This record gives sequence, C-alpha cells and structure tokens, in this order.
Amino acid sequence: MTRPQRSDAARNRAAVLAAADELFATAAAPARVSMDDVAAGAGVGKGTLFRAFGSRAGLIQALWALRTEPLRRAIESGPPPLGPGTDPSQRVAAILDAILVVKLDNRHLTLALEERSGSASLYEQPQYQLVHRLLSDLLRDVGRGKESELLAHLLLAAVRADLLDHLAGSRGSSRRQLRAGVAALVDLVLNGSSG
Amino acid sequence: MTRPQRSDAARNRAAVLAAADELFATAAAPARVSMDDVAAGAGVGKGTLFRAFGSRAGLIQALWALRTEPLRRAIESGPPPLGPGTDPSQRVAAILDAILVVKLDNRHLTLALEERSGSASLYEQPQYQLVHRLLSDLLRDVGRGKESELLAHLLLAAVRADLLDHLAGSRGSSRRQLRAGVAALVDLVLNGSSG
DNA sequence: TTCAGATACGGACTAATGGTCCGGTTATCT
DNA sequence: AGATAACCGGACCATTAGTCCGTATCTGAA
Repeated sequence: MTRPQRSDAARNRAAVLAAADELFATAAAPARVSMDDVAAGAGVGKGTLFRAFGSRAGLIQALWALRTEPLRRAIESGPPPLGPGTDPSQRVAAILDAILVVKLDNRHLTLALEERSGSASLYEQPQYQLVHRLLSDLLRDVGRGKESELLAHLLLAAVRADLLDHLAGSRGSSRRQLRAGVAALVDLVLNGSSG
Repeated sequence: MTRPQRSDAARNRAAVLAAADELFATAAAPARVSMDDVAAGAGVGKGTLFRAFGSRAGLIQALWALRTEPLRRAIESGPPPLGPGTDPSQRVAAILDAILVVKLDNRHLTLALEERSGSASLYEQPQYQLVHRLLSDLLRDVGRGKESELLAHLLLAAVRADLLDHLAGSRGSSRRQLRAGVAALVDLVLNGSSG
C-alpha cells in the first residue's frame, strides 16, 4: 500500500524533472550535468533529489520515460503503423524509425541514458528489454526463427546513442540520411534485399 | 627527436602493463580497476603511471594495442583471408570474425576500452577509425557505394563490447552461436541473402 | 482550529577516484 | 667520479555520486 505522495514532494519532483530536462538539453555534454547542478537548478536540496529518484540513473530513466510516453502509447495501443494489428514488417520499420527520431530529438538525454553507470549496461534496462522483446516477436512472426533475438539486438545497435551522435555530430549526417540508412538496414534484415 | 627511454622507465612501463592486464582479467568489472590499484599492483607510484600513459584511457589503449598487435599485422600484411589480396567479401567476413574473437577473449579489457571516458567516445578512437575506414573501403569495392560508410559502422556496432558481454554473459550465448550470428549478418549486408 | 506525528527537506559530510605537482632519486654520458 | 637531465613516488587536489540527520512542513483527526 503506497499512500499518496505529499504535495511538496510532488511539486519538487516536477521541478527536478523540469530542471534536469533543461540542463541536459543545454549542456555541452551530458556527463557535465552533475546532480548538484540539477538540484541547484530545481531550487531543491540534494537529499530531496536522491529521495525522489534514487540515483542519477533513476533520474535519467524517469526523464526518458516521460519523453517517450507518447511513443510507448502509440506502440502499445495506437493505430498503424506503430500500433498492434500492423503488418509485422512494416511495424518493425515504423518502430525503429520512431525510436531513431526520438533519439535524435533528445540527443543528450539519450546519451546520458545509454552511458553505462556502474555495472548496469544498456541491456539491463527494462525499457531496452521491452523493445527488444517486441522486436524479437515481430521478427519471429516474419519468419526469422531462432535468429530473431540476435537480429533484434543488431537492429537496436544501429540506433545507439553514441553512434547517432557521432554520425549526426562530428560527421554531419542529416536526419534524412540517417532515417534512410536505418530504413535500408531494416529492409535488408527483413527482406534480404540488396540495395 | 625523441631520445631513447631510460631503462627504469621502460621497466616500469612493462610492469604497469603486466599489472593492468592481470587486474582487468581478474576483476569483476573493468570499472572497478582503479588507477591506484594498477599502480599498487605494479609496485609503482601513481605519478609514474600517469607519466607513462597520460591517462586511464591511454593505459587501456596501450594494453589493447599490445593485445591486438598480431591481428593488426595479419590484416596489414598477412596472408589471406585477413591480409590484403583477399576477395573483399571474404576479407570483410574474416576481419569481423577475428575482431569478434579478440573481443570475446578480452572481454573486460574491451569493455574498458569502449567505455566512454569524458567526452571521448569509441568513435573518436584512432583504432576504431582505422578499422572503419578499412571496412568502408572493402564495402565500396564490393559495390556498396555511398552506403559503405554507414554499413561499416553498423557491422562494427554488432560487435560492440557491451552487447557481446550481454549476449555471452547474462544470456549464455556460446562463442559458436555468436560467430555464426555475426557471420550471418555480414552475409546479409554483403550479399543480401536471406537466411 | 489545533495538534501530533509521519513525511519530506536540505546541505554539510563521506568516500572514491582520476589526475597533478615537485622535492628527492637515479640512470647515463663524459 | 661528477654533472645533468630524466624519472620516481606519494601527498595533494578537484570533482562528484550518494548518505545522514536535525529541522521544517504537510495532513488527517479531534
């Protein structure tokens, strides 16, 4: 039984999320946003911050969950091509493209999210596992039997934050090029067509 | 003109490399090998360590360079299928497979190597760029024109340390399965054949 | 409205760690 | 042997995630 949260706690939680969002969007690099910065930006003590989110990783994941809420809903229960009831091939392509776009729109946050903190890697994060499972299932439906799990990992590896950051940043790939490239890879994996 | 290194410096450098090698192989996680540990293990002061290698990343890269020396030579000037003069498709497959094997044989070191330290990502490391360029060129020879650079990144993303660690570690994939999976991916990218 | 106690606040404090500094030591060359 | 440049080592510094606990605040009941 979790009793309702106290109002000041809720207010502070919101303030922290807003401040962190702002800081990650602004900062030169996500690693340069310290928890002290976030606390100061939110006008809150550090203890409060850690009480609310547990750890740096917890804060980042909460923020990410907030940012990806619409996408998650669209995938879980929205209309095609993202939602259920879509042709599996098209759904895989749509989901990967949507993930790519979200990541490009939140570069620093995504980088922070995928930075391994302590011993926890990207692959242990519940969200990753959810998407991976979904893609695996879809790939299986498409006829890739035992390979589907590995292929799902490989598709997701193609949209990893640091790779995108490298391509978009220091190598100047446009969003259009990236989407086309990922689409081509998906096509290759799904249909085996050579482009 | 760099004058010859003093003998004690050379000795210490070797001791540090040996100690670091041992520690990374033994430790539970690469992040848990601190520079103090390495210095203590080598029976050397911290200043010496940093003088010799510049930074933690420098030490790790030096160690990696040592470990991959044979592979590098085989690729640069060895016999087929790794060396020059091989059919490009086969060479891509051979190189990726060799990289995979080296990474599996040095899991912790590879994890440490690919951990982003500060603002420097994997993609800025000279070794990555060398391999990437080589693969790009080979892919171009095989007929993948403008896509070759992106495809090379994607192939290399498939053998990233943390992914391999996840697959081999907490999910129990065997080396054989991993090699087969990567080989299948390469085949897909090269020939567009569907498995 | 008041009050009691559970809940949350906040910022000083801790621990861990990468990296720096410089007085003292040692190899090397003549 | 002696002069000198290179090197050593470990105390020291700065940064940062995370903890602790005395104090302030909210909330529900009387």
